[in-house]
Amino acid sequence: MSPRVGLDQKMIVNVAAQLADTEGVESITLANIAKKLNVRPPSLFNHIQGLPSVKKELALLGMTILYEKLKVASNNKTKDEAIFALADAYVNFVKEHPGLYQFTIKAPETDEKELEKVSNQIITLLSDILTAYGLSNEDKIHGIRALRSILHGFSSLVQMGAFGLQISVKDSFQLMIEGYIESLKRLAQKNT
Amino acid sequence: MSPRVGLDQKMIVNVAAQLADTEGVESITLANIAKKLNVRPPSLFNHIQGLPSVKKELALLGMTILYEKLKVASNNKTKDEAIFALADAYVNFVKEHPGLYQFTIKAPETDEKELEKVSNQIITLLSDILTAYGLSNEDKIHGIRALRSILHGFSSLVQMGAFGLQISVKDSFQLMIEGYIESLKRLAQKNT
DNA sequence: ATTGCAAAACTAATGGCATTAGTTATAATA
DNA sequence: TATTATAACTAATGCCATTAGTTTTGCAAT
Repeated sequence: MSPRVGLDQKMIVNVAAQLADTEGVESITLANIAKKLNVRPPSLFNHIQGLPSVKKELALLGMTILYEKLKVASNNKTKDEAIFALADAYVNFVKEHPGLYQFTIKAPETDEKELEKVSNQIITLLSDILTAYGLSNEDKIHGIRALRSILHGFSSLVQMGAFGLQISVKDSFQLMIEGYIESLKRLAQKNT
Repeated sequence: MSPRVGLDQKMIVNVAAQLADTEGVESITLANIAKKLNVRPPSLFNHIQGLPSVKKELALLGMTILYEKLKVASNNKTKDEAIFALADAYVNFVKEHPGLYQFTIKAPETDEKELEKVSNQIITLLSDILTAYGLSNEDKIHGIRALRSILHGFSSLVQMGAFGLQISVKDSFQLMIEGYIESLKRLAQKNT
């Protein structure tokens, strides 16, 4: 009756992530996770603190994967090329992990050190790329915020099907990023 | 024990909206709504279909208020002035109604005609403003999508406290919108 | 090999939630 | 004043998360 399946937290969180992406955020319940693992819900408590802790772990997992994707995509690239690659990677991540992304961006209720650490790594990645444009430190911050807004906003709207399909969504994205990059350059000009 | 309080759907949805903005999205339960109305949860069912229907009504209410704010803000304005006013109104709406906004932007699970109607009114509002820039029809769509992405992304990130406070968030927004407007103009130039 | 033990998985039980069924009370109207 | 539709209620159901307490298992030490 209890052949010791060999559960652990990583397994639980991974199953939850799969569930989130395939069945939607609402499907993240301990009951559903347990079912997927052929286990009774209370058994999960030997490895996790409760449903809220699973959600926190999902946020961390999502943020970590996102960071890795962004890092790999922009690796060895600079300026425009790096931005385009990173932006593509961001949108693709959200497309591949729509459910996980929702947990990733949800504001944490408590201070989550690890999550904040990975989040800061992403900011640093963006910052390093923008450095090449020769902006002032303050303008670089503005640039980072704008890029984050664009990426998050666009990805979210695509994910929720907010854009019609007559006109190419890919083209919209390309133009938007081009516009962003040009405004970065203009900002750098002003600063000289 | 049942002095006929005079409930109706509007009252229920309004209380839910208040609750969402003050206590957060998680607090939207029939139990909490009933408590706020000094009524037992089953009484609500005389006026609403169930919790999901309340959430749909919240989405509609949010979208409607948002549309009204955007319309009023941009009324009698054109081009840059209209965009700045509308953008400000958007961000302010999210600031004033953080909880309601979450329901407003959540992808509807079923075809919601009314919601789609108001959503389309917002698109039309944006479209009318962008028309003044003399873009091609297709570029105008791209421009609308970019603006929606910027507004939603920025507002969401502000709302979830994703931006540090050392550097002015207002300045970031101003610069971002300026950059957007200039890229609109550049796009129009290319098209001539 | 056998035994002991920590931990994994279980069953049972609790409390909160949404929702349904069926009852009572009220306000409008005939 | 009597009738009736319906608002609000109580009671009951089922699902969920979680806790308590029990059984089982696999490793580890003899």
